[in-house]
Amino acid sequence: MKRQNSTHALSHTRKLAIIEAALSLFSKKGFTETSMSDICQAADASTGSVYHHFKSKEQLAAAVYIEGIGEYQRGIMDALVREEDARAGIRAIISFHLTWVKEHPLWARFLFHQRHASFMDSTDDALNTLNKTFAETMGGWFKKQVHRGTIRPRNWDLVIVIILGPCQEFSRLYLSGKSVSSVDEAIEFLTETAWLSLAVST
Amino acid sequence: MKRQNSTHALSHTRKLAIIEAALSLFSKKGFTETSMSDICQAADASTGSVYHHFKSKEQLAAAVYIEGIGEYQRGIMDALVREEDARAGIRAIISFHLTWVKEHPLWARFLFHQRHASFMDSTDDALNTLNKTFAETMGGWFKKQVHRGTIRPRNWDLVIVIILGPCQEFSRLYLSGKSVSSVDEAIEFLTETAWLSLAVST
Amino acid sequence: MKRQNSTHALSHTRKLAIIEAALSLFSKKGFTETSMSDICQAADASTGSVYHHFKSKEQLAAAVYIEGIGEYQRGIMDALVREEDARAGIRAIISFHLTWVKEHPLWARFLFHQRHASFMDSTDDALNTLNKTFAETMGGWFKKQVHRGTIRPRNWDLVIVIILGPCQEFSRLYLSGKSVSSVDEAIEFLTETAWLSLAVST
Amino acid sequence: MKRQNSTHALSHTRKLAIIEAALSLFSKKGFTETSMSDICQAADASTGSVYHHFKSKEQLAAAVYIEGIGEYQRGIMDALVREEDARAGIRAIISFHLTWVKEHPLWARFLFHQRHASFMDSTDDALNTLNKTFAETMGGWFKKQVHRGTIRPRNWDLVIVIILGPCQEFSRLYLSGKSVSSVDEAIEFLTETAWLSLAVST
DNA sequence: GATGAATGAGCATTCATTCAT
DNA sequence: CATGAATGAATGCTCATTCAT
Repeated sequence: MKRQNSTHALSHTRKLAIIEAALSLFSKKGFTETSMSDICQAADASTGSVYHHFKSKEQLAAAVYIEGIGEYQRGIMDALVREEDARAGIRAIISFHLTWVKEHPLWARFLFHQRHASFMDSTDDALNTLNKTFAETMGGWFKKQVHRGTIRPRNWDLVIVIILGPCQEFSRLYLSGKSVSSVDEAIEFLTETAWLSLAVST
Repeated sequence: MKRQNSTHALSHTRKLAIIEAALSLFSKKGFTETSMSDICQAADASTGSVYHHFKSKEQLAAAVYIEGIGEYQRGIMDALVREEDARAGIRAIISFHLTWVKEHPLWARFLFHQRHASFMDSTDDALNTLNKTFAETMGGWFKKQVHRGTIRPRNWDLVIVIILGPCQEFSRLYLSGKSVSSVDEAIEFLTETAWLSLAVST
Repeated sequence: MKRQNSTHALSHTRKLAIIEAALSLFSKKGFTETSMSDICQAADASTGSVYHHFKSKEQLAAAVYIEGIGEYQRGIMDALVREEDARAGIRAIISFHLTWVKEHPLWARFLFHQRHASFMDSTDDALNTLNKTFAETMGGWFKKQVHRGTIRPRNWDLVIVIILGPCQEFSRLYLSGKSVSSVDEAIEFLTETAWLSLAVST
Repeated sequence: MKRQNSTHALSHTRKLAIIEAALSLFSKKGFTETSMSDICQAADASTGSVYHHFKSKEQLAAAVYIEGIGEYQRGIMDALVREEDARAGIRAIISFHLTWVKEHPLWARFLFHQRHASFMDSTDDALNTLNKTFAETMGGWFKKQVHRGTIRPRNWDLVIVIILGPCQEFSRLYLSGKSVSSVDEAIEFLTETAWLSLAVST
């Protein structure tokens, strides 16, 4: 039953294995439906080991969440900041979102389906920082475009809704295997729609 | 401790009270996080009583879900069928959705946030029938419009995504108190966007 | 595994059985060292049943404690109030204490050895009421004697210490099987000592 | 995270730090309620370090206990042996006890409140030796006094009870902050009482 | 219909202890 | 001597469900 190999390299592996197991299970069954025991088995770790690395189930979930949301947000920001052109920027967001969902279905299911989960109650400063940076970066880009006269000024909630709403809905269908259109088709169509809606019409 | 009044009228009240308590709790805390004991207390009913009316927690949740989704779907269909005009029909869907969410926040949270809940595993025939009717009615209306040349032919998933995605996203923001635009503003804007996207451009 | 007989009479029995099992185990092993599982087995009850009757282990311990301390205090007060004579009163206290310990060794071990236990943290009003009544009754009797000139006025802590200290210490020895004097001998000797100490010397 | 200084002098410090931390925690929360992890934190030592110095939690507790009880017994014996006079000897015991409790509240709480703790099961020869010496010294002194005709012959348990019972009870009140008399007042009063009780009356 | 005692599997978590480095 | 990752049995407690009354 005992694991012999507990070198430093491997203990890093151990922590990672726990995160991966947790991600997989949370994604598949949800936070509450996943037991720590499930995670232990999936990570081939003992109860004590998991609790050695994460103080609680909630904290583990938060760690997983933050790792995922961080990478997602960084990806979006990187993609967006690179674009000067308004339409290209919007396309970058949509494209990154749908591609990320396609390539990281576990993360996507976890991040977007379990959004309102209780484990976020633990007011995690790390998360707050992430979200603040993200909001500022995104807001800054849009403000710049509005200032340039390429995008019509709007309440920010409507902008989010128009860009991310369809992305989320398509992702949901895609992840549940109910979509019929390809991700590429979706990218083009959703971009076109968002652009029609947001652009300053000429 | 005992409830005296067990006439037929009152037991109907009892069943309703259970459903209402369940809805309120499921909406607030989620299915798994809500215990039957919570529901008993909130409904002022005994364990046995709740199990007398509903075979299991899942079945109770399913009953609540079906009651809600049924009324929602009926509302959408009624609103849609009444409209011959394509744009008016799209507006009717969006308007009904957002208005329903505003007027029935408990239902909305339960129906739309907890969508992927495990209690739907019980392949409920009632639900399947509801969904089938809904899909046919909706599909019929759109097909008719496409046939008339008012709406461009599209994969159905993209149509759903364009119309409902923004609605869902706005609802999420609205229900979590983070929206800044009014429901009426949202209705107008989301309708305009969907119409721009779906209409046969002239 | 299932218990068939769950009449009302028997469920009362069940709760009693739990209390008795808890008392026995707490007395023998102490609060922390006793597990709920131990209690379940000893009471021939299921986990759920125990928790149906008592909200927590602490609450169970508090219930046991209060039942015991209540009867003890009532016994002391009854014995004391009956006596007008000062020496007879002091003898009544000492005699009741040592006799009670002899006749209720489980209770005694639980009440007097585990005194500073954590389960008393739950600021139990019942306990506060008990203690208040007890303190008032005892205090009243002594005040009366002082007023009569039979007992010399003293700080109340010294009075307690002189009367109960030796009782407690003898009980400790007796319960651990290390005493050599009989309870009757102890009663006489401790009474004589306390009387010498407290009486107004003539 | 790592402690650099591991000279012999400092490791002695380390061992002491562990004992002090353990004493403080055992005294405050009790043996079972204190975890090795608590002790590690309080002593600023790693798990391994604590286990390097003490084989187990019980052994650590025993070490702490023996250190304390040893010093207490030595103190009593020193004070007693110095006195030829019977009353002065009894006063010395009581005085030392109460003064020691006042000056070493942590030790006192640990030694006297947690007396019946499980960690004493480990039949510690060191403890047995201590106790034997103590009993012999004390017994010898009293026998000598009885032989001299200053103290009336009594069962030894009653002697202990009369001298230590009130001390213990006063200590309990004192340590819990409920006493009202000063330690000096208590010394005088308890000495007078014990003397009245034990002396050969003239 | 209603009640609530009883069930027992399951869960999150703790904790003393070991051991490779 | 010190470190801290790892272990896994044990614990207090929850909860959906059953059933006699």
